[in-house]
Amino acid sequence: MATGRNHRPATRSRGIPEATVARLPLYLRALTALSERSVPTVSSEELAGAAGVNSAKLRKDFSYLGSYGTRGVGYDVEYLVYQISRELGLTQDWPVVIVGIGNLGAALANYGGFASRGFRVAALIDADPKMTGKQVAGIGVRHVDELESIVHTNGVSIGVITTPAGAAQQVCDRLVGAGVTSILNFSPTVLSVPEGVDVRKVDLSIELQILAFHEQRKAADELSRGLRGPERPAPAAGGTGGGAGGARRGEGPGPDGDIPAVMPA
Amino acid sequence: MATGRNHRPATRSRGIPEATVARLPLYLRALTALSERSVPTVSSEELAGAAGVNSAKLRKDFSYLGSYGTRGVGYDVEYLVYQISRELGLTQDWPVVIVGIGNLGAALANYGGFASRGFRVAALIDADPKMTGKQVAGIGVRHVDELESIVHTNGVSIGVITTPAGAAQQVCDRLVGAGVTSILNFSPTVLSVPEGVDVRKVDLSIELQILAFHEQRKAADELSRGLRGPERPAPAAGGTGGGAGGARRGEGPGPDGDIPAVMPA
DNA sequence: TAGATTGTTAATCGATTAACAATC
DNA sequence: TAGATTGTTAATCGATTAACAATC
Repeated sequence: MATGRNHRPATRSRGIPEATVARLPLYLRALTALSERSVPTVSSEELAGAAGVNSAKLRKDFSYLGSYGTRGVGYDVEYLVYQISRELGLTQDWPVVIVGIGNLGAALANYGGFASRGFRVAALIDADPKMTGKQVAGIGVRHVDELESIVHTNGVSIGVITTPAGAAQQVCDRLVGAGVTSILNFSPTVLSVPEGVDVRKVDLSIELQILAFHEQRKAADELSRGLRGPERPAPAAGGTGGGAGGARRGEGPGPDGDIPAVMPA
Repeated sequence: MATGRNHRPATRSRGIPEATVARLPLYLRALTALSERSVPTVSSEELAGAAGVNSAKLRKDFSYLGSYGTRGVGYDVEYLVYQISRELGLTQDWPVVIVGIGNLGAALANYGGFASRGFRVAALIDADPKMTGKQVAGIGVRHVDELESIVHTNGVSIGVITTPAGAAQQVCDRLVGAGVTSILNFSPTVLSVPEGVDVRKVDLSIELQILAFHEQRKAADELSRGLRGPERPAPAAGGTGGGAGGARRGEGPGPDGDIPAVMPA
């Protein structure tokens, strides 16, 4: 890093905060939808609503990119699509390889949101010889022996790892050794990579555990408010009753009132 | 929410910061691995290394849970596993439904990391009549018409949405209407839910776009340092040359020096 | 001009981190 | 006792947000 700072770019150089970078794709998606409906301009309020953030945050985020709006009017949709795409590096083509073609690898290979955003699946790679040659999402699966040559030939700098946990670090090392500098890791492993290589991790189990934490606390909150038994809706089907089982709670003393959406009787 | 604060719990009640909650599953995974190797105790330094965080952060995180370590010794692995599991709500059983059984839904259904962490796939649900009755991961797929009764009967409070974008909001509404209060959303949609319902979003395309942003900046950095052409490793395979393609860069003017890993000629 | 909406400021809040006293 | 390591403090940093002047 340019300064003494360590690992993870955080905010360096041009200085777009990480939190902002992580939201740019959200804005881009919302803008693309507007563009498809031929909406010419949009206000920060509208766009923020569509992206699921608040408008002050959106304007602050955009201010890091430049002054692309018009006071009193809003933002030109097409222009913003272009500027954000450019900022994210989506105006160029990114060949990616997916390593590990199980259910998840196949799901990603079939994922439509790729091509439209500049990502091109250059190859699917698997260690199982029985997989090689098979077509997945119209692409032939190749053997992991070819990994290095595939990366070199296609100038791949982004790799997606969807192998079992046991194979992930080894695959990662080979990808990095072959020149890959960004890795999207779906395996439940902490990958170790040299300086200069970015790793992002998607972990289903972790997401579920975070949900469980909040779910548990909701149940505890209900109990401590003395509303009902421990988080179990009406046992029988058919009745609309149990449906409320925690959903749409009348939150505290707010203006929302205490009227349950559905009354048990 | 109990106080005036809006949406997203952030830190409320017992007061474990969100950032800490999000790391607890990481610690738990590392601890589980140690437990399987029958390691009795672990220091914050070791555990932090295994989880990929720094040790000060880990100790701070644990301090929110209580004082579970022993000065001069470290943490008892089994005890910590239990405490974190309990904190996350994993000592109870969480029935989940997965709606949308395409490649991704099937991948999740087959995912092994579920059962071991207290999550049980109560049902797989799909809108396609041709899917109903099929076995996926040993579970019969059921038709979306049954969604409400499945949720009621099994006391499901966590739903996973793996449908196409177009169906996601509708599925979400039905899940919430039936009593689900936590949703893991894999569709590229901003779901709108009533107060009290938690949504977490996993978005492959967004992760890739964030990587592309950093990848692009690496290339720009290289260029501005005048090292070589725009981010393309040596075209031919075989040589060790192109491999470096950006990896392990000599970072800036630091003590690391300006020696490129590989010279173009 | 009047109304609308951006871009920016400044206050606040939450998260990270180094350092070290407490204590095993 | 000496060495090790936790739990906590306090400083710092980054992110969020409301508010509003600038300006279309």
